[in-house]
Amino acid sequence: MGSQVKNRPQSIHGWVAAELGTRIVSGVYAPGEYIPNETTIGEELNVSRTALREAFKILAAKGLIESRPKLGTRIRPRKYWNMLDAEILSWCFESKPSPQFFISLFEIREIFEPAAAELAAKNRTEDQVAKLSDAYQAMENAELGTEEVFSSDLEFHLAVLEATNNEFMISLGMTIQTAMMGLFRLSSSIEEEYKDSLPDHRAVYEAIAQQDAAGAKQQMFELLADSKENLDYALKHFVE
Amino acid sequence: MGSQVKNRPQSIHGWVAAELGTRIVSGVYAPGEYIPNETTIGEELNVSRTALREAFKILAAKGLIESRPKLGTRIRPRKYWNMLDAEILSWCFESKPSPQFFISLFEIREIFEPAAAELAAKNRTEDQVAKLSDAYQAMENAELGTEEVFSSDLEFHLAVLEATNNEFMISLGMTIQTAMMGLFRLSSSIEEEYKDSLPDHRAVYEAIAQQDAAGAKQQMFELLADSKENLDYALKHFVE
DNA sequence: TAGTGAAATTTATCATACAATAACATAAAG
DNA sequence: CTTTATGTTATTGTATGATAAATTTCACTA
Repeated sequence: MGSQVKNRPQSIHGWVAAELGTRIVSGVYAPGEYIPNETTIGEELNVSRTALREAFKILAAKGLIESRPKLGTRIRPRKYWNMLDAEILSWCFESKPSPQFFISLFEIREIFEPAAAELAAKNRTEDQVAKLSDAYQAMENAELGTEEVFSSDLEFHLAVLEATNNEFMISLGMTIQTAMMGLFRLSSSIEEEYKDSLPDHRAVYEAIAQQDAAGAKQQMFELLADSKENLDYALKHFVE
Repeated sequence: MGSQVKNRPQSIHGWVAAELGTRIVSGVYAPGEYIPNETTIGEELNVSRTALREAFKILAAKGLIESRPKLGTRIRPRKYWNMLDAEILSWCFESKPSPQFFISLFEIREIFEPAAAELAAKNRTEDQVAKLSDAYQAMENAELGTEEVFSSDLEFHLAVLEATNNEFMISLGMTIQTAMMGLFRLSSSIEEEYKDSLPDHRAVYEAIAQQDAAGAKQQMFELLADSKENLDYALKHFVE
């Protein structure tokens, strides 16, 4: 009896963190609410207190929970959640996110990506321009229908990020990119759009190479505009 | 004998996480390098394996380290570090950050704060306008030389964030704000600037209230420009 | 040379005991 | 009656020791 669960990934504490993390972001446990005490919930999940506490530390590190002796462990207010964390994002995707979730994600992306391109145009080194060129070439050569389509696209955007030489930009961009990629992989309209987006990518690359900050920003903005139908797709297929 | 250390905060695992986190961001352990195995470093720090492992989970959750059986625990490449995490930032501040660190932080701020104001002008509700108004009033009434100067300023910027109704913006903005505040508290030039910045704050508030997105963005940009000498201060006093 | 398998090292998990904390109730003192 | 002190108790925090699991390494074999 008790809790039956699907796939236990690598480690148990990892699985517990994912299980509880998903419960939290999906609202099973609401902010302010207290999680049952460690021994109780440990029995419910059939894990030792040790493993459970290691999971708690993970969740606490991401701002989701807060533990105090005598009081217990409770869910922190949403505004303290580290939403731009890869794991939290993946837990959100598993939880039938609200439309607002996707809208917000696209809003951030529309702010962030052009800004990254602008910064890259200002800060990039010659080496980084070369890498960017390689990444663009890989996109041109990618065979439709293969995984290459996604990986080369991802590679290009990561090359832009690195060219910003701003570690915060890089950190932020990595999580946003991978989140978006996870979404795009499920979208069907990708194949056709891919060819069409090549000129846009080239324009971004060239603007960065020429240190044309305003141009890079603008070109990236246009690139994003074209892929915006993915938002519609997400809204249709992911929200309940 | 052994390791002598200053202040052990609340919990031991919390202290260990801070201690090792600081070592990592300051480069004592370099990316790719392996940390001594759990029993060894546990003895060095005089903590049980239990507490040490809980600290490891915290660091792993923030992307700093990665553990594997037989191999051990090693520092992950910098690009996987969750740099926009409040704790990681505080560990960075304690470690004589490079000039590039501060420059990057200010770059990020200059991108996201105006974007947040713009978004707030678009998405804000009437309730949020009221809160923003209150926050501005508190700034006007704040007595110079008191903690109120900082707290009301912080309150205002947080109110802008909340008005974006974008949970990613809120999460991102909170960490940036608190990091900057920690810096400004140490700057001497704050007092004079404070009065001067009131009109700018008011302009931001009014633009948001009037749903003037472009205006809000522009006004916030100007507000930041005025406080930019704090960067000079940081560069002078924090870098070695 | 390739493949197979045993060994060794390290993390992962569990069980148990005890310490520390802080909320709450209770009682004592003013 | 209010305040202060004290003890009780529920919960997390820490320590220890034992065992399991993972996986790299390396020797051995075909």
